[in-house]
Amino acid sequence: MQPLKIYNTLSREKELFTPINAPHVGMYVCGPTVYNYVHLGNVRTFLTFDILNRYLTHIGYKVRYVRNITDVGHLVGDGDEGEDKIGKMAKLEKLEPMEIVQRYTNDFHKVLQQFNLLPPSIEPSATGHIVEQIETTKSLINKGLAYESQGSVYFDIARYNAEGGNYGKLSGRVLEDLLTETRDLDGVGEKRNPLDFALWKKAAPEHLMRWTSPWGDGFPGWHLECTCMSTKYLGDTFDIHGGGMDLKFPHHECEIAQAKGANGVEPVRYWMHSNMLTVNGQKMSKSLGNSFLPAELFAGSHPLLEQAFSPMTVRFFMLQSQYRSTLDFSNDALKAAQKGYKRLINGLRIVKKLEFITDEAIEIDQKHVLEVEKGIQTCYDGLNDDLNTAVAIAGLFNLVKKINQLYMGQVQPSQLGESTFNLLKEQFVAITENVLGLLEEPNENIEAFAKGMLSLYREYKEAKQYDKVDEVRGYFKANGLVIKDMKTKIDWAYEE
RNA sequence: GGUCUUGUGGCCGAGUGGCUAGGCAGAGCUCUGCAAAAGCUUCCACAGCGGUUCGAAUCCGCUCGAGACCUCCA
Repeated sequence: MQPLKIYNTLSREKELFTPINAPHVGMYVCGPTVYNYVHLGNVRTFLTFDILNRYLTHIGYKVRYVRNITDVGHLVGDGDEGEDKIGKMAKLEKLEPMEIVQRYTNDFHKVLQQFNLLPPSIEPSATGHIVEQIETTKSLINKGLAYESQGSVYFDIARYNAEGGNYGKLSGRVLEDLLTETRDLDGVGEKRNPLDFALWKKAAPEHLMRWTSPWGDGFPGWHLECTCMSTKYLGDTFDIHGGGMDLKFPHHECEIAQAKGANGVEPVRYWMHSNMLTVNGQKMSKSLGNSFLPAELFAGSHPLLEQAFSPMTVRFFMLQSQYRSTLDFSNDALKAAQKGYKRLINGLRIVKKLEFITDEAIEIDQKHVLEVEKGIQTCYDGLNDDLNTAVAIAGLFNLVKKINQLYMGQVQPSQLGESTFNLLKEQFVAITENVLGLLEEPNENIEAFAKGMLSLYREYKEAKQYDKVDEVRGYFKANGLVIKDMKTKIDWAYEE
């Protein structure tokens, strides 16, 4: 098993990852609130944990990956008094709340599929776990950690901390500071303490999404669903909990408090937070109005873009940085990424076609063997170091160099030896496709087109009909391809 | 205001106290009918000022800049 180190927000250190029940790994990631289209910033977070899921699987773990759909309870605006986001959209569009949920869940799935993210093992929804949320709320009331107030139930933070809880430890907040800095919000009157958060909210008469509970008709609070669903499917304590940096406080802090209050144990071993995608140095977010929709990107229709970019280009672009760093999104950066991606994929196409040829007259050259081994090791070192995909990609590019040398005949397969040669093929493909999820983008009939055109090209060349030769080159270029004219053969590649 | 993160070459973006990141762009060479592709070589760095050290882009302090969270956000 590879020695994977993970940066744990809880300890603020990189820690060696050791699962509770190897080879099983339990991982929970906060999914989207499906009241609107996902934007690229959202995608980055899910991509981060897609890589983690893929890598854990690649190195031999059996992962149960739970990622929820929030379809109730997430409120608009300040504190606990805003409107439900789903309910608000439903009213605006004159639809059933569940129609809103379905529409944006579908969009979410479609987008993630376009970016080649693997689906989670379980994708539970908040509305599907109302019973569990009511039960947990009851349990917290019985333990004295929650109280009912005018039909709503709140978590009692002061009590939780008095009993040894440590609200604020994940995000590094001090309770006293939070108390003095918290703005006065409407509805504070219902709470004993402005920081207390809702487990269950009373539904006003006009509220669309409502369920019967011991406290009257209402709906669950936002934080509670994650606790109930992670506990149900992964146990009281599980290995990894992930999400975007902006969920650290208060969402994840509240999750810890509820879970510890209800189950008596620390819920999570490793907390992981991915950083924000920025635009001109500023966080991409819906409220700032600077978010990019995947569809705008694929169509090139956003004002800040000069051209369209494919899903794989964007995936590659995001993986060129480490998930804990902010990543700035720009047309120029994407253009550079597009070329880099094409170079990598050309390497992938070639390496799949390379065949080992035994040549007794050629001896193994340790220099080449070491370069291959080093390139592969760089990939693993990078991934093991808190999923440093940027380093892993650097390793792949070093291997691309070797692959091209083999392809051009500058290095012979026999110089690597059969085992190193096979290692290069296997590992390059596995890391690129399985771990990083970078695929050659489907381009229908391109192989057939290229094959026919290349034989024409060859004929014209032999006949020295250079005007025709140039014409054929033009066809290729028009299709985003280039001809590779080598000493002993002719082939094509994607234009970078 | 509080807490925290961050400042790398023309651009994006890794990184460790001494050993090549990588990609894009630029220059040269090889190959070529000319190109392209590919390979090889090469230019351009660690915000500023101090300190620790034999040695710091990497540790510490200060200054300046940027950002995140503190209220919904991945």
